[in-house]
Amino acid sequence: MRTIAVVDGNSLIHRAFHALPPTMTAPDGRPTNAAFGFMQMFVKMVQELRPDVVIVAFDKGKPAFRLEALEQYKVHRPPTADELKVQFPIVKHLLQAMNVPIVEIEGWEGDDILGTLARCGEAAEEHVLLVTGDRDAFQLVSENVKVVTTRKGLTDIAIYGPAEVEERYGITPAQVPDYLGLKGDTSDNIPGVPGIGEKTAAKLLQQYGTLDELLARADEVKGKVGENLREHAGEAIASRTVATITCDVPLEINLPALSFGDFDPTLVSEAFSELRFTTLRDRVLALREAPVEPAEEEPALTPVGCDIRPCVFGDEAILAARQWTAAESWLGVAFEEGGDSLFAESRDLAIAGPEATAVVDASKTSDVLPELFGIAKLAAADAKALVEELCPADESKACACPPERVEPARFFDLGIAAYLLESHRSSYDVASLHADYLGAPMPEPEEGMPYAAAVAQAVHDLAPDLERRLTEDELLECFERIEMPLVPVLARMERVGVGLDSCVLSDLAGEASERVDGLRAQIYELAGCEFTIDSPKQLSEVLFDRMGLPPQKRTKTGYSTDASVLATLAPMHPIAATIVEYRELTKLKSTYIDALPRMLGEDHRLHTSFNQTVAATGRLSSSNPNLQNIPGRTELGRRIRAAFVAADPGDLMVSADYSQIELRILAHLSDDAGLVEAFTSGEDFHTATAARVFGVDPDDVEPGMRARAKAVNFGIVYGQSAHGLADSLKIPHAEAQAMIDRYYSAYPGVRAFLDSTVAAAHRDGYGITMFGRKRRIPELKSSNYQLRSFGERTAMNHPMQGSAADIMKLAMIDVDHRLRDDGFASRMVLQVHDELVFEAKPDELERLQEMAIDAMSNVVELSVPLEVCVGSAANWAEAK
DNA sequence: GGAATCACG
DNA sequence: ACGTACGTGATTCCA
Repeated sequence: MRTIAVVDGNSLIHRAFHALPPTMTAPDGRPTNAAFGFMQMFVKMVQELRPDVVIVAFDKGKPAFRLEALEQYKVHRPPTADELKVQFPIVKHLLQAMNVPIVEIEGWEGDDILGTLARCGEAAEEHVLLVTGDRDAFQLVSENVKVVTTRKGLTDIAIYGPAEVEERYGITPAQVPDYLGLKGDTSDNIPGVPGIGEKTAAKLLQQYGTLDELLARADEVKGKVGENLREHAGEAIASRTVATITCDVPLEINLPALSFGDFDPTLVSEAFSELRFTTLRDRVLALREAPVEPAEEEPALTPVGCDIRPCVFGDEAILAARQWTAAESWLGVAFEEGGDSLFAESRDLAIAGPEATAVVDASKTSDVLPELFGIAKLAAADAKALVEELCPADESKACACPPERVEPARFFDLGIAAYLLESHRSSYDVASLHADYLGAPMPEPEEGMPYAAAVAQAVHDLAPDLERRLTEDELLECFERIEMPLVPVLARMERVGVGLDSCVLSDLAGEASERVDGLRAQIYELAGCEFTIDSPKQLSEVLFDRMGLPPQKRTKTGYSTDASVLATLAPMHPIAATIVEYRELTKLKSTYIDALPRMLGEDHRLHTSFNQTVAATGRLSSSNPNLQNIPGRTELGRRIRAAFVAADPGDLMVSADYSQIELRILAHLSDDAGLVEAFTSGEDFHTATAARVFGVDPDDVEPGMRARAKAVNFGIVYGQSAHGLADSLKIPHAEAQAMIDRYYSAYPGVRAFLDSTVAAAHRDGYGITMFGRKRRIPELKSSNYQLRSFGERTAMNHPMQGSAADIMKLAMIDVDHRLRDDGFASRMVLQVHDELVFEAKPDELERLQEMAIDAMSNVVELSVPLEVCVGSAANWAEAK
């Protein structure tokens, strides 16, 4: 007895489409979330249930009897979203590659095919599994026919036999059409009888057996239910008709001839790789029948040119590498795994040329690498690590890498290249890039080869491919002018680190502990019980259940207890303010006061990682530790920030930040005369906005008006919405809308620019910055209002946030070069999006400040000045 | 490992 | 009829 799985393709694709966010796309921009989800379910099903045969059925039109019933009720489903429609061919293509038969019959829906095949299977004494998300299929269940459906998520599978159906619904499979006729099914647009839900429908059928019997004796049923039953008997019958699955669709299929797993791995590999379904591809390949001659199948999986190439070692390796530098192509370089990149011992270095890979012994790395940097075109998976290797461990020379060694055209970072191509990739790992861009798994090193040899080879092979793609997408300039030159700058900043006075923090820790203890006791007292304050779940129980305070908003799991909720509760009960203070204190203590001193390096400084491939807008991010979110807004926050000091006593911290850079960019891009005027008038910017928006003289702008204008300015940067503004200002929706309207009439050029920006993003599928950095925005294609609106806000925000990031990066490159060219001993230590932080020698202070202002404000010429504010002090808090 | 929260721009 | 401001990372609790 074989097991035959019949999949309802439409049902599963729909389910997958709604279960997954629409952010997944193929390299050509087609959405793939539904195809991915479908395949995920498919593979999971095959893995768990191991069917001998798998058939997928699709709708092709609708049977006449159902159409008539549907028309009678004027029931129409919303048209299938375009981004879902285009995924049907994708799924079918994948199924064809897997040699899975697809059954579509003109004038029939998928579940009718399921029904027909179920009866065929029964007749042939086979075991049939019907894979679907629709409940109608439960009517087909019998001893040898089971329904497989997904529970939570996509891959949690439930199997329903007759017993399970009865247990779950309280009716037999045969009663399912009657049941649906009574209860209806919103997902299938079956109306049913008003007022009859799951419980009532099951109860009535248990009592009367069938719908016909029930309707015949409808006058026995009391109350509203009986009334509805009599009144809507027609709907019930029609609903049942719609919900009844046909089991005799004319179809010809030779079941005995079929068997799953008989497919060409090369075709499957190509079809899945093309969509970047790497993991799925491997899982599907693993499902294949064991090949008769495994040896002869192997080469098909590995396209020509992806085999591991030979390695050379010792002196020969160095000679070979030198020779290759003459070649025009990129050399791939990689370090052997292991060791600490910051205070590292040397590691073996692999250098991949076109035909072989040189493996340089760790003891020679420090000689060979600088030499190569001078003469070769080097590509690496992590160029920053490579450059850090070049920075001498001797601190006095930490800034010593000469710029010519890392001249952009001779330098290629794979991850950053892929980031410019797709700033939302989940992984920039060489193996994943190799799989996605070259369509084949990364080669594995042979016995006796270091892993680095395989990485170097992959890097070598990927670099020209990525370079070509960058050129095609007009991203090469951004890559060569901004991203690559920034790599050594970040390497130096990471290596230099920033000073931290842990004494300041240990004092704070003591103070904070005492205060936290006091607050905790106070909270217990006010609540009348002890609980885990840090647990939002327990806190919500205490506030809203025990104490009876009114919940304000919901989260996915319950009532929210966030800061805005507590602010609303504050006038009602003193516990709210106490919790706010407790939260602030514990947050700052655990995240900064306690954690930062533990992160100090051997040189007693903090060394963050500046990540260049994380933020989709082009900003940097900082981690381990994150030094871009050091507190500074509250009093305690500023005391933490004051622990950031220069290393040498007497040296100073210098901060230089762009003022309103994003709105200045907006003024430039929109060329709105009013906005440009607001930046050139010399007036405070938010005050100038308030004057224009409220139509008063700048001198008459009251603090409240300025605060509102400021909020609107923020809103503009985030992609204005009335709701967001209303929320932030705690004013009615209509009032917020009125302010936005006034803003747009005051600055008509801004509205025109934002409208055209959104339109361009809809047309192109991406937003773009002043320097050509793109961000794909697949949400724009969504039929879901919420997601599409999100996409539109992103489209408005990207040119501002992204161009600001571009400008800051260019400024950093210039500042870094001037620091070294002009012989500064001062050093750039941090970047916080619109701010640069330096450690300065006192005798260089003035020159440094002038240089920073000059470099930052002149890095690009806009139609408004780029204003830079500088300050200096013994610590970061006071330098602002 | 996800959800909630909150630190920063 | 529906509900969100844009971009990050770290910590905590809890299934």
